[in-house]
Amino acid sequence: MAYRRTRLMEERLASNRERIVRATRRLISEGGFRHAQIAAVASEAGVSTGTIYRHFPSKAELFVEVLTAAVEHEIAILQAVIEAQPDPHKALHAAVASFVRRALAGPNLAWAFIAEPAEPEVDAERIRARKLLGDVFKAVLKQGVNQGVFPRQNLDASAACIVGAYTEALVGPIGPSRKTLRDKERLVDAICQFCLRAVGATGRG
Amino acid sequence: MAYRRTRLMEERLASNRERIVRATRRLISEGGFRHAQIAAVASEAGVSTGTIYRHFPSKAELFVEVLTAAVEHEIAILQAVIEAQPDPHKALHAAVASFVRRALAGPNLAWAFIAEPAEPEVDAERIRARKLLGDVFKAVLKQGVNQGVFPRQNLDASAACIVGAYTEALVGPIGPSRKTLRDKERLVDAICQFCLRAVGATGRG
Amino acid sequence: MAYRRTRLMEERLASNRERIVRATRRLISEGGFRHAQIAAVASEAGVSTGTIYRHFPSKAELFVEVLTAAVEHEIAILQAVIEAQPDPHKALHAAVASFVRRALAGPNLAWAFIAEPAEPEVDAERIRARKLLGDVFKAVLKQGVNQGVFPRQNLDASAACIVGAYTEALVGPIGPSRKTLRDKERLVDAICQFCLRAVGATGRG
Amino acid sequence: MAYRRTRLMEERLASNRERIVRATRRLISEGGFRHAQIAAVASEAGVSTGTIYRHFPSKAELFVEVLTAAVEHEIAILQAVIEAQPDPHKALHAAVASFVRRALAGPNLAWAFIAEPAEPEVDAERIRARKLLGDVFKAVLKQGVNQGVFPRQNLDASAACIVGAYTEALVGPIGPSRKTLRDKERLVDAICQFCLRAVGATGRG
DNA sequence: CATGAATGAGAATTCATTCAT
DNA sequence: TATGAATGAATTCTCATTCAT
Repeated sequence: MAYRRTRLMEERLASNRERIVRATRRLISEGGFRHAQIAAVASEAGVSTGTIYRHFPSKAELFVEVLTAAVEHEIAILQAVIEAQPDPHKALHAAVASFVRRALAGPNLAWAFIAEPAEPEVDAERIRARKLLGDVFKAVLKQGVNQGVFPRQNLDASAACIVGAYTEALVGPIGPSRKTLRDKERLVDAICQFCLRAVGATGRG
Repeated sequence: MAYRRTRLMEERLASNRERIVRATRRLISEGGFRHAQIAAVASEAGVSTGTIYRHFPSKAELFVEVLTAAVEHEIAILQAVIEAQPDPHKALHAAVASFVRRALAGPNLAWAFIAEPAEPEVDAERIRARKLLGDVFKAVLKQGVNQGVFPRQNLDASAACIVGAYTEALVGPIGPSRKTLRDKERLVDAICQFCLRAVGATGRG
Repeated sequence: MAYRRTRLMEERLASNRERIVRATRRLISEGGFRHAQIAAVASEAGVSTGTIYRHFPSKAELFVEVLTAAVEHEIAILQAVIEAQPDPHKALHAAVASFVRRALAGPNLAWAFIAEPAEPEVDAERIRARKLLGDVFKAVLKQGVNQGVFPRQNLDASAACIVGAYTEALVGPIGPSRKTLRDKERLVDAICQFCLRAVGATGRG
Repeated sequence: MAYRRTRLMEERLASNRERIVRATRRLISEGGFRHAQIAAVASEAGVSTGTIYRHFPSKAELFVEVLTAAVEHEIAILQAVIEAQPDPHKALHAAVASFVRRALAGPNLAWAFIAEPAEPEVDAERIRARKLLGDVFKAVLKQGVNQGVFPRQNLDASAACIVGAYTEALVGPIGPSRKTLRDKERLVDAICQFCLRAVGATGRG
């Protein structure tokens, strides 16, 4: 008799570790660290609390892994987007647009990057995450400055400002009220323009 | 001999309500929401926990009042700074520089504006606070655009981006490492330049 | 109308701290460290678990306090008994008899002195307690040796052996089966004789 | 070249049951009952936790078996030592010295005989173990009394006191500080003298 | 109005035991 | 027979809030 995999079986086949990570990501995305209690994660993942501790030594380590994975994912995407562009000007525009668009598309961890941490270990990871994000933009800026596309500037400060600018625009008061696709694209564009002007981009390439 | 009020004297003279608010502000500034437990606030204010509940219905309401007062204070300062300037360009520069400088000077509530809230009520106030801050910049931008000093742009987005940019630069990875006065002034300048370019300021006036 | 104190009120007047200590002592005496969980102590003391943490920073500290108080109490009694005797021989006899008799009289903490500790902090106190008990006997032995009543011997070893000997006799297999007063007195006497012979006491004074 | 069995080889050759018992004994010896969790035992034995439950119905039963085996081993040694001696006086000396020397030599289960048990079933075995140890000494005492070498005395009490005396001397405060071989031999001697005097031994033979 | 001890519902973590493979 | 991931009841500790004095 042929073996048939049910949907439930498929779910079970996703290793519990993965399911725990996903459940945590979902809960943090939707309600913040506060809503990602161990019991809630266990319930959401369909496992027992003990199982979480088989895979992670503590709640803090679980959060760190989730944040690390999320930021690595974001950065990988950003870098792919950047490398696909012919010049720093277009690269910066594409990178910001990509990030903002994805963030507006649905529940995400963007806000968690600016969240007050519950645990010192999580805090350290949050700082690292923002630093890594900033570094991506810093590299683009550096190239642009070297090529004379952007004026000389404090690269660290500009990179941080870019991260802060679009993050705020996403989680701040104007973000949640935007609903239609058209509105969203307008916001994406406005943020991109802001950032490009901010770094001194004057025209094309 | 002239009568001089010490900090301690001020504290004693203040009503309990005021002392509670100040103690809360101090604790949030220094250690975040997490460190401003009711017992800690009571101890810092020199009152009992019961007294706090005589003046505030809940911890959340206390936090909301502290945030509200803090943001009103910041906004009042910003507006005074802005009004003292002859044009939108200088006003924007002065406003950003003022905020950043004050934030770098010592413990402050800046970070709390972007902190993950402990309570939904506090969250609402945080959103409102950021909105109010953004409105201050939006007004300057609007005036600038009307005067032709700044190009047309999405004022809401730009205002939010400005708030996000300098906040990130303050609480993000590059903030804490800045130590010397010289370093600080460089950071202030870099952030101001970033914001001015971002809104399309092209020259003086 | 005259104020009348009820039994319940009297109970309440015993400060909760004291009631917690008593409840802990009772539970440890009857069932060992294992039975003195925070919830059980709270229930036995008639307070909430939170109240325990108002008075003690941790379960370990509570246990340490209980053990410390118990051993200080025992030692005070031992020393009073010893000082009331005219010579080291009688003092040693009286001290051992006193301790053993009291231990046989009812639930006590004697066994806790030899218990495997649950927490390192408690362990440290247990070691200290046994050392203190040993020191009391060592002092008597020393005096006896100086007076020529006892022969020269390793005072530390002898003192430890005495403590071990009567403790084992109390908590070991022969202890619990003894029931009648007569039986108990025989045991007291046997242990005293054992210890006196052990330190080389040859006759009176 | 002769075939030499290494420790590792022995372990591999032993049945899983035996390896579990040995691992448990090792862990209890080194860190006490608290460190002998099922997972730790499984890891130390190189088997899975499930395998432990194939051989033992519960953790308590495993501990009981380990204690039983250990005490039987000790008793067999004691009896061999005793039977090799020509008279009760020498037998008692040799028995105590043997036990104490072995205990001082390295990690052992001696302390476990006086440990607070984790489970009632283990407790029962502990009591039985101490009783068996006491019986060995009781037999020697009885013979000595019958031969007129020792005075009449409460044999049960004396036997228990002997066990307690040397156990305390081993695990009590004076034990761990002893380090050098010379120190250890002095302690062995002091304990033997104590016990011999305690049972009324007056001279040789 | 002020006090501060008491409350008790949570939250994180542990670990003996089970059972599908 | 062996495996080891999963279970979940049990335990310690926290802290916003209440209320008798």
